[in-house]
Amino acid sequence: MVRPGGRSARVQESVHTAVRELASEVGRDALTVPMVAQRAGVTPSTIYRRWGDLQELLSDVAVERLRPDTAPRVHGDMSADLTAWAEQFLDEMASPAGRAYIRDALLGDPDGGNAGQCSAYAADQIGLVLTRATEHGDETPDVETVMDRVVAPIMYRILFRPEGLDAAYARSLVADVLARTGP
Amino acid sequence: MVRPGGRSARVQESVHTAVRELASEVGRDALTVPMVAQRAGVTPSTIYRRWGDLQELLSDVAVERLRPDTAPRVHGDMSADLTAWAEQFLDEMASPAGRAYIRDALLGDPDGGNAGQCSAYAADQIGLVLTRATEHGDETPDVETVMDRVVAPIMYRILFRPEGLDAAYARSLVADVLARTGP
DNA sequence: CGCTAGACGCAATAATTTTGCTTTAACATA
DNA sequence: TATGTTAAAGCAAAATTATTGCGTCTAGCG
Repeated sequence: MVRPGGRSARVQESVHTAVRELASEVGRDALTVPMVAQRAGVTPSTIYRRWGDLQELLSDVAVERLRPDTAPRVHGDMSADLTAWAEQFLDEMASPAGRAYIRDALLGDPDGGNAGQCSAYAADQIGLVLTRATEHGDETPDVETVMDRVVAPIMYRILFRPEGLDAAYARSLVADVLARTGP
Repeated sequence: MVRPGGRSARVQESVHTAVRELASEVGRDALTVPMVAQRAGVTPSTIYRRWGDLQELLSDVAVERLRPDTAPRVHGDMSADLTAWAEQFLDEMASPAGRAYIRDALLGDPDGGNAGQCSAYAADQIGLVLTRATEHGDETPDVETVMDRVVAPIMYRILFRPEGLDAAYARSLVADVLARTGP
């Protein structure tokens, strides 16, 4: 049975906190399970039993950090809203920290649940922007299209082609997907 | 000095072979460095010194396996060529083995070189298709566009959204990117 | 208030990674 | 062909990390 409250929750919390603290102190690559366990005031075997290995633990922490903490800002129109969101998304995800979290989230993720969660976060944010636009009477692409045309290219480049990613790229993707069929 | 031939090459070859064999015998997740070393007739310390850890080794092997072994088949026209290529690409990449290789390639890849290589393979193949079409006088999108609109969405879904990927999806992506601006 | 089952701590054990030193063998040069 | 140089491999001890059995604790429930 899952026990969301009580001791289990306290252990999870302190372990996650330990990971975040240590990652910023000694660097993500220097982390070890025993090190995290000591900082968290927990036995290594607890971590091994609950998470399996360091990667799964890091994956959990990464997903937590990739959760958006705020709804997309409202600008003038849908184009401005989506552009601003995409720029910020790229900015966060392409940063060294963002890349590390993405990799961690993908890495220790046997069943793909954590990665799916990340994708869902982005879809939710886009959904908010598009719903708002629809309520204003705008015609909008659907979420899937924006995922394919904006989010996917950004993530693909972050993962496979580390070079030359900037806000202009995000803007062009958004402009492209919003372009109505020709003259 | 780098020593491409001779003993180093033999060791690399036998280690890679050992990885492939053992992966198919005991499963990729059961691999350990000592196990690979023994099968390869090599000391574990050799592997640790040369590859650092199991992930980097698996990443190397994965990139090798992700290299296309044949040029894209020629069908009637560009649309048929690109569609067929995309279908096959999705098919290979979305298979359990393909997914595992992609993850491995990304994972043990500190500097992004291996992932970049994978991306380059796809870009090359697309380049071949498009060049052929151009020589026939067709007007084609450029490689970057196809990467963004076809390859990126496929890879994104494979990594982040394991559900519901099929040939129809690949076809629709290709149809989309080839669609001239509307009526 | 007790019962129960899942989660944790502890400690012994097993497996792995790391490291210092030695040996081997490619490659270059004569 | 002989020989020197040096990167890479072997070996083995030491350090670190991962696994596992068993007893204890506590949250959730009747």
